[in-house]
Amino acid sequence: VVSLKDIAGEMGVSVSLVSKVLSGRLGNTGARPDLARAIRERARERGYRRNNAAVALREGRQGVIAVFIHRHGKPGSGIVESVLQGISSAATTAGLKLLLDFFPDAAGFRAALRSVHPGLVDGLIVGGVAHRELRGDLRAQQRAGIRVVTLLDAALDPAIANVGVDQEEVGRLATGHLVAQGCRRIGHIVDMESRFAGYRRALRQAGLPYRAERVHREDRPEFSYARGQRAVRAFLARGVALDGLVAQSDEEALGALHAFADAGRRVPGDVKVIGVDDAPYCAFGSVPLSSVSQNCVRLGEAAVGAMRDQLAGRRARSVMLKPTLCPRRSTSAAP
Amino acid sequence: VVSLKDIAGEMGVSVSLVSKVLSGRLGNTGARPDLARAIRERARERGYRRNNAAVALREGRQGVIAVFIHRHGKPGSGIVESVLQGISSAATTAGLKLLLDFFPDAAGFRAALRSVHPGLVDGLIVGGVAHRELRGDLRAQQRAGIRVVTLLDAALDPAIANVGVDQEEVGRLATGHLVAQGCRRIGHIVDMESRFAGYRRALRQAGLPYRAERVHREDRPEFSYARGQRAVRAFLARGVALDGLVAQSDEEALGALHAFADAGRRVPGDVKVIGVDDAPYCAFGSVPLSSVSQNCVRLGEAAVGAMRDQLAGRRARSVMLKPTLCPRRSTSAAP
DNA sequence: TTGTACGCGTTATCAT
DNA sequence: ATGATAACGCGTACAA
Repeated sequence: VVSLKDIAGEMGVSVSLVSKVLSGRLGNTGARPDLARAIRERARERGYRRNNAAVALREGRQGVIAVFIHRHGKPGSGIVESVLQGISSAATTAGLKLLLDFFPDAAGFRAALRSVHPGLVDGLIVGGVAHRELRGDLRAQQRAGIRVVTLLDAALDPAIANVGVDQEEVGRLATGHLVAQGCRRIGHIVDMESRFAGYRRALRQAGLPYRAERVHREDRPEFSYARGQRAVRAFLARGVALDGLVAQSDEEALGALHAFADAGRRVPGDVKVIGVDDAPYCAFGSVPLSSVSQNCVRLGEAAVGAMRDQLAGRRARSVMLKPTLCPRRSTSAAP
Repeated sequence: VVSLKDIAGEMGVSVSLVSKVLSGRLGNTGARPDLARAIRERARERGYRRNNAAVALREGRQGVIAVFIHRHGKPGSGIVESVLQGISSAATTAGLKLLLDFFPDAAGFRAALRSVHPGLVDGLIVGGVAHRELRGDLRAQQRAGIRVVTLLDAALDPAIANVGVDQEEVGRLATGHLVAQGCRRIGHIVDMESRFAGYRRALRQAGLPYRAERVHREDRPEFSYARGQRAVRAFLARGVALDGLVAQSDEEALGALHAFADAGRRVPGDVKVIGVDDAPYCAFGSVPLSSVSQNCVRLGEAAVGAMRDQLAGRRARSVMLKPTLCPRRSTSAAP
């Protein structure tokens, strides 16, 4: 491991000169161009890399960000993996190390939080928490000097930068796609109010009537396979005729699709189904599933971007990304 | 952020005394018990945490391990996510930070490797590389003082500690399960020779004959949905009668299952199908899929364990974990 | 039992 | 244009 001192010693110049040249910060003065070039050359051939620990010590930062991710009930959707891919690549580019933690609930989050303090990490990215009660904990971190970025559907706190996906647009996009494919009696499973609003807006824009009977709603969001099944069975039992259905996850959409199939309804011939997340397994079914992608890799990158803004002393602005349509056979117009 | 100096100043003692007491290493000397207690007390109430950068600088280590994961063709299986969960929790426990990178191929790996050197990271965990050609690069890292652990099915190099899953046992377990469920004409898709060996061993142990016609083999491993479909269509076209099939991934198993269904074969009534990985979506299908889990969370933990051994100067031993059976309806004996 | 001195690698400041 | 010095926080060898 070669240091500034090594280079300086070998070339018979001072450490500070080498530091100035290699760090690019020459202050108010300069350095003889040929000498500077020689120093850079020497550093390169000796494989010099600045020691991160020393820089961190001097700067008073750590070059580390904690990434706490709520591992919620939608495993296999690839969401976590994609977000992480975005975060890690952006972090590496920025020279930031990661302190990763997956937490299952508010208690787990608080436990993980105990290992987060200045001098250990510079910032904290929290993903997937719905818990409003954690707001206070996050503000406490901010007060302690930790930069905080949340990765949620909706900002938790105006003082905390958030990156998220426009969920109303998710609902609108999915519903609008079904309309475009010829659907006129479109059902909706409610797991998220913002997406529900997008559903109604899409109907309005298409001049289609809103019918409460076409909406399935339960006590609390679940996004599960079973929920999709239950929703469709309930529609069928009540005699509600649908030619399209907007589910709230791919898992839920598959449950719905299979429930339709069990009842003899053909997808996409009789009814078209669309999910959300664009999970890898969308392509694996007997009927490939259309979906709305939340572009999670870009989401992760945006989170690190917001973090870097704060670390550089800039004001971090919240970001709202747009979802993308991924049409497949389950919503194909030609059956 | 409170430092040793702060504590020492407030209590009117020297920094080194506080350091000795708090680090627990008193050297060949001691400290007055009551004073030591008072120091510890004060540190606790002032919320003292040792500065990692300073320690890293002094010790010459970084407390950082790079984790390079080959993001191969089985997305959504949850493998990467699970391994990462194991790695991150174990790393956090050990006070290690992560430098995460997902690489797509050998070139991407080499590119990522350029950011790995002593003074930046202490060790490197490489997961999912099949590439033999990377062996030289890894040995070069070792020579540079980086501890290396691979996370592969088979050790790449005797000098490099490896943690992996017993793949022959995967094949044996899956096949043995089908035998136990009453199958007598069991097919196999070859994507991995070691699992194929396990398949033959299970047949031998059950006293069943090996028939080459019941084995589907293509040019190279793929583990894909399409491969599963092709395999089954080929069996059917050649008139090979099967009452069980061992696929090499859950995706492949689903392709096979759907191909059987398309041909009017009922699963599990006419033929039983089992996959590998225990992906989350195994539970989502119209027929829940049996699978063999590779226990990836434990795998990740074991990798960090091997890394810690090396960092502590101990000899790192390779580890081979056993897979676990996850039976579901697709191999149920009662149809 | 306690304190002093030094060095790890880097950079900002000030002196030359 | 270049160099000397100090400081970041910690741990340790050595002195008192």
